[in-house]
Amino acid sequence: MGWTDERVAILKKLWLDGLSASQIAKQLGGVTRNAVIGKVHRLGLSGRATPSQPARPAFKAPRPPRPAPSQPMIARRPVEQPQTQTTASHAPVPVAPRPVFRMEEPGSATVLTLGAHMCKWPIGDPSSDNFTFCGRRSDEGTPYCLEHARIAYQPQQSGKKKTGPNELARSLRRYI
DNA sequence: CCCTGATTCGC
DNA sequence: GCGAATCAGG
Repeated sequence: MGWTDERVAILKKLWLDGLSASQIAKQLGGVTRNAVIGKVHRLGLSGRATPSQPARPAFKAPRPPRPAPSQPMIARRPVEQPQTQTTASHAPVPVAPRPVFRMEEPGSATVLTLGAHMCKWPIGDPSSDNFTFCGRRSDEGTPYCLEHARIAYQPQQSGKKKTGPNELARSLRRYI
């Protein structure tokens, strides 16, 4: 099963909603959690409000030695130092709050009843049983209805359409 | 042992 | 680009 626009869109949404990779993989079906993680990284979205894992431990084990069963991996690139923030300025780093869902939406379509032209915007807690999709009519190209498509398709396109982060934040704000 | 994401690399 | 294997952890 490949990564269609719809599946990628769902992946993005669920990932940003804080679902684990394995949960997303189970939701999508036909993929493993490794595939989900790999896709997430490829899409460029990796850092989110992780429930577990205290973000960056700053230093990790260099992990040089490996017994090598038959084909030892070679040429491992040396560790890099991120180091973005220079010193402690006055403003603390704002952590974007990403609470749970809270919206009243049509949301009648389930993962089973979801049709080809139905909006695939997730409604409710995706890890619970009452999870549904928006289900309203979606256009031919997009997996979302008009309203949700605006929210879904803001991030980096193929280089041209540069949408300011403010615009994204504004549209997202209506849902938080 | 269950789980989490991160990374590498052959395909 | 994709994802299994493997890693470091909670």
